[in-house]
Amino acid sequence: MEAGESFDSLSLRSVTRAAGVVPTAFYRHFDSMDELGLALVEQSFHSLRSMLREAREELPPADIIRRSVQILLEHSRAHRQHFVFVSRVRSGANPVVRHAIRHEIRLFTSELATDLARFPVLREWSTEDLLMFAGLLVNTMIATIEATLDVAVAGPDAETQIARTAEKQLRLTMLAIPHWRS
Amino acid sequence: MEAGESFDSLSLRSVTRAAGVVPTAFYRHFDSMDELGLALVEQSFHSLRSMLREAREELPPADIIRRSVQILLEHSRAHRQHFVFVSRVRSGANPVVRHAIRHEIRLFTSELATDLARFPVLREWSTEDLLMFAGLLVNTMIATIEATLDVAVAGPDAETQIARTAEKQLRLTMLAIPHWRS
DNA sequence: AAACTTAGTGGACAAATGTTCACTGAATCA
DNA sequence: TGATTCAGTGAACATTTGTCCACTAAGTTT
Repeated sequence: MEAGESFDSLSLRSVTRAAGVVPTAFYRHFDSMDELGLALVEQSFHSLRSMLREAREELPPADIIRRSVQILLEHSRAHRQHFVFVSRVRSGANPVVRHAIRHEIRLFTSELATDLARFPVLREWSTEDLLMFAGLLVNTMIATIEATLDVAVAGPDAETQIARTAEKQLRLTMLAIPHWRS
Repeated sequence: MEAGESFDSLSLRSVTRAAGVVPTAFYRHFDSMDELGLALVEQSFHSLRSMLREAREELPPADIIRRSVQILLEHSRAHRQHFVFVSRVRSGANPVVRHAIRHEIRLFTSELATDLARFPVLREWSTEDLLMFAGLLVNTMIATIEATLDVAVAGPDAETQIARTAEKQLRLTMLAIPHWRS
């Protein structure tokens, strides 16, 4: 699932070919391509959760934003194939796998919202507003990752530029917090 | 290109079948599927530009944000098939069509940035910061549209909820403007 | 009226696809 | 030790796919 391939255009036979196995062996492990897709979603978001744990365990340093973007891009590089898969299938044609991913992202957003609720400045925000704000941050993260996936060949200077922009966007979003009224 | 279909999984034969024409007739109009994809991109973004023109011609009323979101969702409903196509192919496997779309979006972002530069509050911002800010707004718009595409069957109440969130996110983003320092 | 372009037809081909069926060998369990 | 599950094989099938070819009919230009 790298160049010129997506889950939509992925054939059962090409999967077994890549696995070095005869086509019919596929059915020993999955009943359908949908099931394979769901398994891949689970695996991809498992590595993503490990990222979140790592990011959360670090005590918030002075510049938590810069560090977060750094971790994000590190993982995007380390688990590139997972992110490519998720990105492709998130807007893909397969409804069951697509909804599974959107569900995971919604879950992620909720967790982020409850994390944010611990900050004193956000104590009095309503749940809806917290979700709205978390969604804004998640949007930026997703856009950032997808940007890096596309320029992965373009070298490291393009990536640092993306990181700079992401940091600014997150910083600017944070700036609005004290002035929000629902 | 609606249910269970994407450009990635679209076959030349299915195109000609839908057009009520014999497979070989395809080559009279396009040399390859890439060319068809590029033509569809052009057509899709043509309708999008008409939206922008409409949005710009309206003198900014009191609540420009609410009106913008309204226009956005109206067009997302009116040209649903275009937006589904763009959404699918933006993260799709076909590199040439994908890059064409990302180029159009980058163009869109630049235009928005120069539009923003006219506002007094943003007069002194650097070009880079303006692009960063425009990118933030565009991210929100894209996420909003993609959210509506997925719940199109879920009825109008879900859509107004999406609209509410989008308005809040845009309003919150705007709030940060006076407090930004680069 | 003649020449030419345009859009489409229909047949043919090799290749690839999803799925079925009966089979095999190894590992695990009784 | 014998029975049973597990993962994989190999052949076969009906479809579907992209692309080549020679042909035709209508419209346009000269």
